Amino acid sequence: MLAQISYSAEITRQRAPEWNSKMQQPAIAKQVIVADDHPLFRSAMREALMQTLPDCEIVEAESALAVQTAVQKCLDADLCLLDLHMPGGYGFSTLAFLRGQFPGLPVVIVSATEDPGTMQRAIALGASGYIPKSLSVADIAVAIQAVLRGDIWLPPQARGDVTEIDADEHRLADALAELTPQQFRVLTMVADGLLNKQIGYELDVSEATVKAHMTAILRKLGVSNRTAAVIACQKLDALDQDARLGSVD
Amino acid sequence: MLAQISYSAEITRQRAPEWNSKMQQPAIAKQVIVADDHPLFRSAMREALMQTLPDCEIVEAESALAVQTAVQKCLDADLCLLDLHMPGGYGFSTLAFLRGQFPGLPVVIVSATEDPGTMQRAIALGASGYIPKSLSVADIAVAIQAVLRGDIWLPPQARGDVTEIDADEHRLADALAELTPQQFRVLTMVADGLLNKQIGYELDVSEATVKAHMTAILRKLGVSNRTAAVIACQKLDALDQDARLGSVD
DNA sequence: TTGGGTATTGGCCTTTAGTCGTATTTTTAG
DNA sequence: CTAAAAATACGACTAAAGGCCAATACCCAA
Repeated sequence: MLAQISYSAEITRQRAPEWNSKMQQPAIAKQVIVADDHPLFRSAMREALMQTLPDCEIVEAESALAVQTAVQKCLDADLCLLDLHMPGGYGFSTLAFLRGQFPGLPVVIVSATEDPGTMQRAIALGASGYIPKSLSVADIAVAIQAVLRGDIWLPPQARGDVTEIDADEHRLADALAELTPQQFRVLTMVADGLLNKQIGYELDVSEATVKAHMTAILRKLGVSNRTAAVIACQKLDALDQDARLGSVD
Repeated sequence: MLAQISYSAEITRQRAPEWNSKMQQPAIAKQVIVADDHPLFRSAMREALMQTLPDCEIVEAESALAVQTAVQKCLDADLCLLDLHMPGGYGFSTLAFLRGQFPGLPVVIVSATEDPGTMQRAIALGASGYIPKSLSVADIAVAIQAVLRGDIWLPPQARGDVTEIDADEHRLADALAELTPQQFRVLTMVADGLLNKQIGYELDVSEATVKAHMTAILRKLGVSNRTAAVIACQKLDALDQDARLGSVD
């Protein structure tokens, strides 16, 4: 329809294309971003990372907004570990956005959710792996090593039969991938219930600017108002898709 | 704060108080409401009900709106089986509303979700039981019998240590319980992304009336605009509360 | 250097949302 | 049965949201 909205099915499929060629020694990372709102878990993950990647720098982020800041600062980060339950939620939305902005950065979803369907949905949305929080430090190391090598890592119970992703979800994920960083920030704040005026204050821009971003966001997401935009994001992040309920009869 | 908003913690605790005294023969129901958007599952549940309650009338509902209609028509219904994944979602919101409108009607949550935390959350929000869809017909019968007897029934794996519910959630549930039927209808449609004008058309009232309902809804929910209201409902219905993540260290 | 995309802002306009006061009907309590 | 209370309904008014156009500034790549 519009020139600026080109739904590319491939964009969520590419797996750090330039990455393997750049890496001389596989499984050695210089910089890893750990995004989780839980301080205890961040330190636990730091421990796990230290064991398998002794010389890497670890950048911590505790919110969706902090992730964006971190990723934009660390343009040569090797990996991003992204919690699915950030304050304000929207783990999958953040994943889709990161995939669009930094196709070369592998993102691994970290979550307490053990549902195989959720894990496969993460992969379908472009994640390079899924680490359940119940995993041992040793297993986490294995997973991270695999992802740094360019593989896609999933817990054993989620391997095999791939769940197909809903067409609407895929369209929304592609739309999120095409948002600019500032637009995604605005969307995050809209999803937190802020008014345009408040968003402008937080971002230190005028309300007119926020409105301009909103217009672009609504266009890209294919909705007509902010409430519909929030509902769309909510659907993408609803962890329990009943797509696998066909076996009920 | 406002007189019309009286947060009563007890309201979600009462379990069909007049029920046991009214019932001469326990475990005999005349009318049961089955709310599920999945036709196949409705018939499956009908089968299960027929076996244990041969003479009962079964009223089916396939959406959150249909549940309200059904429950208001069948004022002497004995039980409501409520799916957590209705179109437009909001299973827990519907539960909270039903608890407020019909404290005497036992509501049993039915869902494909097997997570014990979700089951206990359902109970905390006033459900009289939780039936996973994986249950056998015989076990479903047992569960329904128990609930009709006035008990609270949970699958074995969810019994025991009760998860405490978040204070914010509890406040929201109480607020939903105080919505009038029409107000809840409006809220459901807002959560589906409809405009006031569209809601008015659907409900056959003027837009001004819808706005008046919105004002009341926002007041009761303690938010200032529709987007925030949707976000609040979304939080209540987010099935994976990370309340149980304290065991991560 | 030049063109394209992003970010920013202002102004003007229309639509949508939300508040307030009030009237009507229905329900509930006495 | 009647009075009080709640639910429903509506119009007028103010605020917020969103569209459209135009302009400036910045960065990056061809």
